[in-house]
Amino acid sequence: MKKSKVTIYEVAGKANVSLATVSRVLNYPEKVKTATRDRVMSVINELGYRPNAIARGLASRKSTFIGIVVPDFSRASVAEAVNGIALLANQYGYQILVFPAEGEDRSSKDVWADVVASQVDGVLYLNDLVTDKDVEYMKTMSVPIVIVNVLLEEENSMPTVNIDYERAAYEITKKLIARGRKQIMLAQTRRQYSMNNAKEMGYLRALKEAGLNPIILRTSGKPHVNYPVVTDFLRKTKVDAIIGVRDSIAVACLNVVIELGQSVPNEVEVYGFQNTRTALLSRPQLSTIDVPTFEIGKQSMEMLSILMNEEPLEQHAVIVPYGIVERGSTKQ
Amino acid sequence: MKKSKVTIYEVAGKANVSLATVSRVLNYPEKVKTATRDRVMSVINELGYRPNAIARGLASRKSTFIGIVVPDFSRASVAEAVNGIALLANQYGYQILVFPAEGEDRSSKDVWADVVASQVDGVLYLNDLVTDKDVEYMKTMSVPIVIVNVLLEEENSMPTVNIDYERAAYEITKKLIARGRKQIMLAQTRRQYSMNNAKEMGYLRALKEAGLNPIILRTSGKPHVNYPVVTDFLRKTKVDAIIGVRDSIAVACLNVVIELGQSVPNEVEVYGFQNTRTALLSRPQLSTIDVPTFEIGKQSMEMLSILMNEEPLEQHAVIVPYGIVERGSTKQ
DNA sequence: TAATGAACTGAAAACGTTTACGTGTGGAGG
DNA sequence: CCTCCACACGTAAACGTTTTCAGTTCATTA
Repeated sequence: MKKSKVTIYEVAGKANVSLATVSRVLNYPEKVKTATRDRVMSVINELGYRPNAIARGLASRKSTFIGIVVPDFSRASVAEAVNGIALLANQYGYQILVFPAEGEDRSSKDVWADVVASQVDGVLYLNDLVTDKDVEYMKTMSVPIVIVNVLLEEENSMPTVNIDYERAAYEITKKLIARGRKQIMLAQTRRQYSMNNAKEMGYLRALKEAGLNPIILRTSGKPHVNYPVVTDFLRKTKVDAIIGVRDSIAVACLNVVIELGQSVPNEVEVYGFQNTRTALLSRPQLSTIDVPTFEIGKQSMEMLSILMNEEPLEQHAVIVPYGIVERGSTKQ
Repeated sequence: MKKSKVTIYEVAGKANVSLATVSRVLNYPEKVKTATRDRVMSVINELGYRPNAIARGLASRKSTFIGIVVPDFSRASVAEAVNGIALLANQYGYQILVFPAEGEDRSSKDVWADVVASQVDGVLYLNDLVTDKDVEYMKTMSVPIVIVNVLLEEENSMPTVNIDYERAAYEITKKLIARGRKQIMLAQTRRQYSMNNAKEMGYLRALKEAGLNPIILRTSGKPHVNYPVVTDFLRKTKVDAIIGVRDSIAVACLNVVIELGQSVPNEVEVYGFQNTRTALLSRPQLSTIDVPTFEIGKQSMEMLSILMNEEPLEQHAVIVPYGIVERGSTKQ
C-alpha cells in the first residue's frame, strides 16, 4: 500500500486552519497559539505529514542542501571527513548532495554547472586539486564555499580547513635527524597533491637545516605497483629512515625493507601520514602523523553553517591540530 | 562579482520565445524547430542559464535525486560502492542525496522520514542492517528501493544486489580442508551483520560436511582492541587456519600468529574477505575473497534506474560473482 | 466603555519550472 | 481553391510550500 503524499492542504483542512498556519507551526512555532499548535501538530502526526522539501526549497529560496565535491570516497581522508560532515549537517538540518569531482570523462566545468543548478545553500570542496579555473568559478558562485584539506596558492582567498602538513613533516624529519638518521627518504606520490607538496616542503626544510641531502622516491599510490618500484629503489639506495606521505605507502616501504633483510625500527625507521587502520595493521605497527579527518569534516561543516547564516567568521583559515603517534616502526 | 541566478524568463525574453519553448528546447529538443532551438541554445549559453533543479523538481514531480542510506563512509564496502553508484548516477543524470543511517542519536524512523520529505525518485539502501521496521517503512514508500549488500530474511521481498557470501565462505573452508587443515578458526565480528552471518553459515556447512568442529572467535572489528583478544585466544587454542570475515580482522590475526612464533602460511593459513588495500599491505600478503564492491554499486544503480523508469526487472535478486585471490598467506 | 495595540490567523502572491491545451501557420490532398 | 492536419509555438494552470500583508480577536488601559 503506497503512501500517497499528504500535503499541507490536507493538514490545514483537517485541523481547520489555513495552510499558512500549518506552515508557521512548522517554521515559527512560537508565533501560533498553543492550542492551535497542538491541534495542528496532532493532525500532522496522525497523517504522517512531512513538508515537501522541494517545494519548501522553491518557496523559501533555500534548499537546505549543501553540496560536497568529492573525488573518491575510498580515500581515507575523504571518507572520514564525509562522516564528520554528515554528522553535523544532520544536526543543522542540512541534506548532503554529492558531486563527484572530475574524473576522466568529466570536465571540472560540469561540476560547477551541476552545483549551480541544484541550488545548494553552500559547498564543501574536498577535491585534492583546486585549479585556477576552479577558483574562478568559485568566485562567481553566490553561495559560500569552504575548501577542505587543500592548500591554496593565494592564501585567504577562500575559507579553508587544513592541517599544517608542512610543519608535521618538518617535525618528524627533525625527530629522525635528532636520533642520528642521515639517509632519510621521502616516499612521495607521483601525482602532485597540494597536501603532499606541503609535506615535501617540510621535509626539505628540516633536511636543509641539518645539511642533509634529500632522497625522494616518486611512486604511485597503489601498493601493488609500489612494491617492485620501491624494492628496486631500496636495493640501490641505502636509507636509514623513511617517511611515507600516506600510511599505505609507508607500510609498503616498511614491508620491502624487512623483506630485504633489514630491521625496523633499528636499521630503518618509518613514519606514515594519516593514522588510518592500515597503520595499526602493519608489523611492526606504523608510527604516523595523526590527522583528525573526522574533526576536519566537522569543522568545515561548522564553518559553512556560519557562512550560510551570514554570520561573521572568526577565522578565515582554520588549522586543525595534528598529533604524532609513535609506534613500533620508530624508536620512541 | 556574484552571479545572480538567471531564470527561464530572461532566456525566453532574450530569445523572443515563450518560456514554454525554452523548456521544450531543454526537455524535448525534437519538438522545436531547428532554427529556434539554435537561437534559444545560444542565448542559454550566452547567459549561462541552468534550469533551477528545485523548481524543475516541483513542476515535474520528479526530483532527479536518488537517496543513499549509508552507515559509514569509511567502511571499505560502502566507500567503493558509493563510487560505483556515483559514476552511474552521474551518467543517468541523477544527483545523490546522502542519508546517514541511524547512529546512536538517530532512530531509524528519522531516516525514512527524511527520505520521504526530500522527494527522492529512488533509494539505495546500503545499511548493513535491515530491521523489520525498516522493511515496514520500505513497503509504504512510493519510490523504488534497492537493497545493496544485505541479506534479507524473506527473500525476494525487495530488489537486492548481493554477493553469495555463504558460498564464498563454504568454498574457502573446503579448500582449507582439502589441504589437510583441521583446526579452522572463523574470526567473526561481535556485532551481527547479515553478511557476516552468511559467511558463518558457509563456514559451518563445510565443517559439518567434513565432520570438523567449528572454532569461532567473536571480536570487535577494531584492530587495536582485536590484538589482545586474539592473542589471548590463540595462546589457548591451537589452530592451523584462520578465516577473517573482514580483511582487517584477518590481517590482525595473521600478525598475532606470526608474533606468537608460528609461520604463515606453513603452520597457519589465513584468508580474508573483501580484497581491500590492507590485504596487499600485510606481510605475507593476504589471500582473500575478492568482492567487487564497485561493481555492486554500479549494478544497484543500474537496477534502480530501471525501476525508476518503470521498466520490467530481469532479476529481482542480483548476485554479483566473487573471486578468490590466493596470495602469500595461503598455500597456493 | 471605548480606544489601543499585541497576538494570532487567513488570503493571496511568489518561487521557477513543466505541461495540458489552444491557436496559428503552412503544405498536402482533394 | 478549399479543407484538413501536422507542426510549431504560446497561454496559463499546476506543483507545494513560504511569506507579506491585512484582518480579526481579545485583553489591557484610560
